[in-house]
Amino acid sequence: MSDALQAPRGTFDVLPEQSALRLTVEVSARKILEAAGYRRIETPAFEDTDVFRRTVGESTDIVQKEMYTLIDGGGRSLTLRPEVTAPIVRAYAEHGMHKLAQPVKLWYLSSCFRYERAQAGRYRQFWQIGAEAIGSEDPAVDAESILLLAAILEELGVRGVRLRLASLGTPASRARYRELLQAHLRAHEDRLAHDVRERIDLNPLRAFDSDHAGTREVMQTAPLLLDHLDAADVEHFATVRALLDASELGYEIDPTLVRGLDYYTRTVFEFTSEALGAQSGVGGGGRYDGLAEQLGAHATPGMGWAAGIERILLAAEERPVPEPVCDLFVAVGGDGAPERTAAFLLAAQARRAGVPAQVELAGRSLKGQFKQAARLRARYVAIVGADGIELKDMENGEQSAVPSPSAVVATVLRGRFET
RNA sequence: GUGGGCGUAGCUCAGCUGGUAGAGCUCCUGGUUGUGGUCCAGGCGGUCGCGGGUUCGAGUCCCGUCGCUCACCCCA
Repeated sequence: MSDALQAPRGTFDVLPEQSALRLTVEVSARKILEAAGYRRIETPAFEDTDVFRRTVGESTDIVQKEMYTLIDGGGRSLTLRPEVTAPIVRAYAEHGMHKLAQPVKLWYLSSCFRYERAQAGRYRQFWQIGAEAIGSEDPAVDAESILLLAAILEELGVRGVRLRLASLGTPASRARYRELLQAHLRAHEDRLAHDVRERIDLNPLRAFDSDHAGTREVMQTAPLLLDHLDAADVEHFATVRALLDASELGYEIDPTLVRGLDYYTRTVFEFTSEALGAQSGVGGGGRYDGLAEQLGAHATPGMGWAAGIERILLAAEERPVPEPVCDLFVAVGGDGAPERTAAFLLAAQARRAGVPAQVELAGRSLKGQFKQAARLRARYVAIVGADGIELKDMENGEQSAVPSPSAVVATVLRGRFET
């Protein structure tokens, strides 16, 4: 056991019961997103490292310590995607999607990789479902995008959901605000926590998240980004809020909401759930109007979000897992090769006719085969013996001889319609 | 990277102040020489995470290490 190999730290196997549950998430999200015109996209699991280095931000934890980066045989620096937005914008530019009707609406269900210590709801390989609308800066895009995630979380029964909302403005207004904030922090530097002081240059916005008492006092009087937006950004944000209000989607304005990636502009939001542990974020996102340029493409506005499958499942109500169906179990009634072959062929014929059917595959005794059929909740059991085929209805226990394999299939099909 | 909790059968766990490993569930077989979810009996299944130490003797005590887990940091 000790030297037997295990899944790498922070990763997990999705076993059949879990995969059935995850499928329900995929089905709901797909239904809601495709009804809004989003179409699925898949990008490679790894990208040129620059795709993330240039967009996510040099100062972020993701780039500084969480990327799985490797050098391939050709000397290229590749990185397992830590997030999917930048790859999708890369694909948008690479395939000239700016020539399509805008915005281009794309959704994905992909795994991401971050080198972090695992805990509840956080893994080194995790799955995100996400939606991106690229090519329009209309505030309706923002509101619709947020509404779609809200709908998905509601349909999946995610408990204790809160929506926090803010606007980060444009890079220019954000830069001006950043200087104001840095000045404020420097003016009170002696009262700040050590790690906050260290980050004044790199990421002063993080100071709002500090638990340190002195820092919190200083931040009470700190300037707020929302008070320093450009007129156009203020209007954009007001329209987003008006649309959400009209949609009757509740939210809280949080002027200190900071998302972990540098490419966000204007609208940012996050859904949290009280049902989660320390990692309370279920999903979030925002607008990223500068991302395409950072990738060397033409300036293109964009808006999107990502939600964690594992966190959705953790925060969602328990729901019944659909059980696999087996209408016909084919038992081998003798130990001769002809019976085994006939049973094998009968199961295949039934499946071709659309009947979910299984045949004995483990050499069990007939009693064992019936136990197996019961476990599978098989509606019928066919016993293929040297003298012919008998068919037993497992619900009422009736059993009779059947003249041919085709008759077996016909009876089972009829039985399915009756119930 | 740092700290707390936990590592005994596939799963859930018991195992006293150290005496040489158990239960329930699952699975297989039999009771029923070809018939199911109940019942009864039997069987399969364990380097007690790993390494070292103390001891006549370690699942149990000590040290180290690895893993899982929760939390910090940060995020999905």
